[in-house]
Amino acid sequence: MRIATWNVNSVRTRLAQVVDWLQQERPEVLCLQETKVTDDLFPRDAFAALGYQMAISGQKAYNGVAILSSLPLEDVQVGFEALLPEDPEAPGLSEQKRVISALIEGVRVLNLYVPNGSSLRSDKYGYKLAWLACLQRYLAVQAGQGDPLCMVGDFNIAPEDRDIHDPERLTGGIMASALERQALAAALEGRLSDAFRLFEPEAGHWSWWDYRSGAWDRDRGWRIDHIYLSEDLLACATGCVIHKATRGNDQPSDHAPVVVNLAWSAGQDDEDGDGFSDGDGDGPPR
DNA sequence: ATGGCCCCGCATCGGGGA
Repeated sequence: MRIATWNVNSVRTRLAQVVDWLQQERPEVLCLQETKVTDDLFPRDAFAALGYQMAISGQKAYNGVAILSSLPLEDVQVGFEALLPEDPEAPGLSEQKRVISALIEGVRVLNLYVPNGSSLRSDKYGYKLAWLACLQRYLAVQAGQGDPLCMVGDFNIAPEDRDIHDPERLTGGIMASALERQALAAALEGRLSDAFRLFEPEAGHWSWWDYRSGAWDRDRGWRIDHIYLSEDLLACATGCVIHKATRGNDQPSDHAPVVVNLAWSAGQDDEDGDGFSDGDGDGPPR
C-alpha cells in the first residue's frame, strides 16, 4: 500500500496536476492539504472518475484537508474534537480545518495541516504551539485505540538542521525554532518515527521551496512535509521518496508530494488466521 | 547585499501563507 501526502495550495487551481500525478503514480491513498475550498465545491467528480473515495474537511479560502483512497475508507474522524470532545481548548483549535483521519485496510491514516506560525513574534506562533500541544493529547488518545498509525501532512517544521538548506541562517526562526521542534517531538513521544529518515540520512532533500527568491531554481528548500509511522508499520516500510519533479511543473504548488510504500495488507498481523491479532486475548486458544 | 510569489475573494488591492 502506497500512502502519499501533498500540500497542493488550492485543489481547484491544481486539479489537472493532481489528476495527472494520480494517473501516473496510482497511490492507494493521497492526503491533501490546503485544499482552500468548502466541501460543497470540492472537485469530487474528477477523483471519483479515477476510482477514489474521499473524506474531506474544507473551508473557504484557507486551510482544508482531504483523504483520497482507492481502498475502502472507513470511520472518518474530523478535527481534534473527534477524539477530544471534553478538551476546552480543542474546539477553538478546530475552527480551522486542519485535521482528518480514516481507517484504511486497518491502518489509521491521519492527515494534518499544522499552522505555519508566521513569525516568532506573531500571535500565530502561540497558536501553532497550542495546536501542537493539542496534537500531543490527541495522539495519546489515538494510541489507546491500538490501530497502526500513519500520520502524514504539512508540519511546517523542519525537525533538524539537515532538513533546511541554510541551517546557519534559518535555525531558530519560524519552522525551525526550538520550541516548535520540541512540541512536535513531544507529540511523537517515541511512538512515531519519520519514515523518510529510515532510508535517507543526508541533507539536501526538500519538500517545500518558497515561491519567492528563486528558491526552486537555487534548490533552497526545506523538508517540512513528513510521514510518521507507528512501530508496527515501520517494520513494513520499504521506501519513502519525495516527488520533487512536480515542483518544476507550470504553475506548481510550492510543495512536492511525499510517498511511503508499506508492505501491508489488512489482517496481515493475524498470525494464526483466526481473525484476531495475537496477544490481545480476544482470539480462541491456539 | 537583498530580494524577487502566489492564492482567494461580496476582488482589480488587501490579507494571508511559508
